[in-house]
Amino acid sequence: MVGENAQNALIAKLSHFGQLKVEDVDLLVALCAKEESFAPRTNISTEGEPPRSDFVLTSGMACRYRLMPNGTRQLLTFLIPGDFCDLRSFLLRSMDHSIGTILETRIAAIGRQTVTHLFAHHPRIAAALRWSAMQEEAMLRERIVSLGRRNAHGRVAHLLCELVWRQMANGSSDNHAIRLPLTQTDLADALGLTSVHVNRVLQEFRRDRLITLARQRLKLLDVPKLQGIAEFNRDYLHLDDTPIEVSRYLGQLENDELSARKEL
Amino acid sequence: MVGENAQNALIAKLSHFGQLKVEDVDLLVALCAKEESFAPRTNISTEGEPPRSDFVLTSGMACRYRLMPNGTRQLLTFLIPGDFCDLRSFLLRSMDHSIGTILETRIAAIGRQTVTHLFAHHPRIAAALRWSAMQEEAMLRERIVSLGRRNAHGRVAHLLCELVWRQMANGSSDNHAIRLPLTQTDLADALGLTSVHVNRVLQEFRRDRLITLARQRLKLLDVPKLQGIAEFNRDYLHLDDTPIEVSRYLGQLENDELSARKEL
DNA sequence: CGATCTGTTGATATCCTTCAATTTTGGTGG
DNA sequence: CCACCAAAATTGAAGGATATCAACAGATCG
Repeated sequence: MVGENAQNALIAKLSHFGQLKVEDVDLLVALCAKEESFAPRTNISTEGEPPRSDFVLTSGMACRYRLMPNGTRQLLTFLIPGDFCDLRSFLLRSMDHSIGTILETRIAAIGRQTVTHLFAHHPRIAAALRWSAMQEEAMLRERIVSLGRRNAHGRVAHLLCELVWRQMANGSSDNHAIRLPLTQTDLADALGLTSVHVNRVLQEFRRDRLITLARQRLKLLDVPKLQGIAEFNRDYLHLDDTPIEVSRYLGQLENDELSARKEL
Repeated sequence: MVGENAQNALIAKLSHFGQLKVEDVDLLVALCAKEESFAPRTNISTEGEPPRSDFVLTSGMACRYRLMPNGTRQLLTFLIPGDFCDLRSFLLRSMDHSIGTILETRIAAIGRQTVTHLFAHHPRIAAALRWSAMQEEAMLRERIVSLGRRNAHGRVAHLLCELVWRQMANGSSDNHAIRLPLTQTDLADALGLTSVHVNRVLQEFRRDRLITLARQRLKLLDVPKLQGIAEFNRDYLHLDDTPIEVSRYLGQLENDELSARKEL
């Protein structure tokens, strides 16, 4: 059951880039077959160590983070089911940040050869994975904007919106409500704030009937107002469909491959 | 002359990933042949518009940035000669940020087919370009760390170190001195500060003999102390050589290609 | 050689942090 | 089911880092 949801998350997410063919879906589902499990609050990957192979996060939640010399922590991104992590990282000698779990989390490792094969012979999937990497990069940029130019209210509202929109995109949000297993300290470490201040902001949001948040359930009550506070514009998530040019290009590649096969 | 420097920048930068073969260098030099020029403080690429094709920045300086509804600006990254920009961006319908010049800037556009060809038939160059993209992503993460967890002194010191190290890597820094054509407002917009505050920090740095900065020349006088203030660790720039495994992999690919050619 | 952009300075305001205590929550074993 | 414990959330008071505002000086450039 969990496995099924997990696959759905990956498929649901990549479908925002473009329609996948049945064989693509089958392939992606097969990729997620052998899972590995990590306890809550443990490291999947550690700063300074060689990168692990690519993986898909199939259930749970994790984050990329850095520890500072004085012990403070900066969360960089959150990883949710359907996220395909660290494409290309094998090019690096060592990780420049860590990846740690929030909850019990399952990942499906994707071998280097598999990735290479996907990129060489499955252009539609390859393009979708590249798109997914672009999306993660865009989220990094958006976080910079948040930290640089939004006040605490804006930052909190923006992060909540982002998490909800991402979970809508991977099919695990229901009416702007999601599971949010983060502590206020986690939020603070992601937003460059203190947990005390995050607490006060959240309480204001609750008082103003913008959200409810209790027992790891977040619900956005007043989406327009929150978007206003956050200056949230979903465009950076690039959830719209593929540019026509790319569709044509992929169709072309497919034809090439078909004719190549006939020749064999 | 400028062109030569420009090529050197690209070659110098990519050489930090791994030794390039003569034919790779020739190919990369040829890529930078047809340049296009942009006046200072103009846009190369604009938020909301379709992405332009990939390009190499061959001379000058530019930045990625976002404009906020209230008119404030957040600079995301600086682009310097040798930077290869927007691999994969053709997958997106529209830009989520703008790219603007600081100085008069030249770029060499790389057509989509060229990029595709490089990735298909020049694995060493392809790997180097992917590495370069990873490096840019790592710089985004590092900026998040700066904005989230470093105070103004740390942020300024870190950015100055980053710019100097990057220019060392592309061969345009001499003894920790670089050309820095940024206004204090530019720095402030990159660091999530006000120009007034950046000014005061810079003056302190000057008073403490940590830097000199005048007439667009920056020199780091006390590198260890600056690194300490910045908590700067160059590891995230991944300037060391390639993991052995990757070298082997590339060597393998090369052999495959050679034997394939023989068969023809 | 004047106009304009950039850098500099000082006074005041504010957002957010820090510190420290208290309450609530959630989990665990008896 | 309750007692207990640790972690998380909450609250208040005080301090500090950075912003804001406004004025002026200095640089740069046609």
